[in-house]
Amino acid sequence: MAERNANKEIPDLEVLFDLADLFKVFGDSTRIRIMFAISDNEMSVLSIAQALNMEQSTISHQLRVLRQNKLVRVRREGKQIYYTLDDDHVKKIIEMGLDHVLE
Amino acid sequence: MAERNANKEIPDLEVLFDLADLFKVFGDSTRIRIMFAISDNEMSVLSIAQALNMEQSTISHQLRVLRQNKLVRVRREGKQIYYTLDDDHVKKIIEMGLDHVLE
DNA sequence: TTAACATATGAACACATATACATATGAACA
DNA sequence: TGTTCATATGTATATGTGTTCATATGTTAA
Repeated sequence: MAERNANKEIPDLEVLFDLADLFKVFGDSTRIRIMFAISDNEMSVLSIAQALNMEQSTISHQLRVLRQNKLVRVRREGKQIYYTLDDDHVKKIIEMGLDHVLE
Repeated sequence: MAERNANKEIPDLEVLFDLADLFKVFGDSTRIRIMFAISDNEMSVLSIAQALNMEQSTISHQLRVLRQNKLVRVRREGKQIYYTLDDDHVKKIIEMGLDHVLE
């Protein structure tokens, strides 16, 4: 029957909001570019900014978003702070998306 | 060396923009809820609106976004139009996100 | 063709958000 | 301690976007 909803296991509303919020983080090209840049090696804020040819403050703002969503790991070394992707989990999300984009 | 970028296989800028655009679609709670509602069975626009307790036009607008991004399949039957999730690919993206949200 | 119903679309509004500039915080070194 | 360098933060602004109301499109049945 077309109309019936199996209603198997739809997560709570709150979880769905969290889920949307998570994807929102991936839904910005600057953050996506940052994630690719630091996916296989750690980079300082400035070097990320240079690599993307963007303002340092812009990168810093976006890194904060990634930090708040626990998508990056941070390590301080002297004056510099190095960022890298948190875990393979994040990479898998991106890979799944890539698969879809690349048909 | 911390600073060096392996630069292994970062996709073209255009692909990264497409990728961000794809995730942008997942980054809205209304669309996420729609996707869950129609993930295992097809539903008409009105029944989705009723299930989510939202305006018909709101659902219709969001369904268009999902359509444009090829995330749903459409089938007309009489006056009604039934929507369902396009493929398991989409479900996997959502599942990956869920895993991260649920720790 | 006309009426009733389901869906789609256009426009307006409110709200969120990405970026840039200026500046603050904090670490290292002279 | 004071200076320099790297990063973070506050604020303003421009742009994007989700929702609603009103209406159009399109289908079915009389």
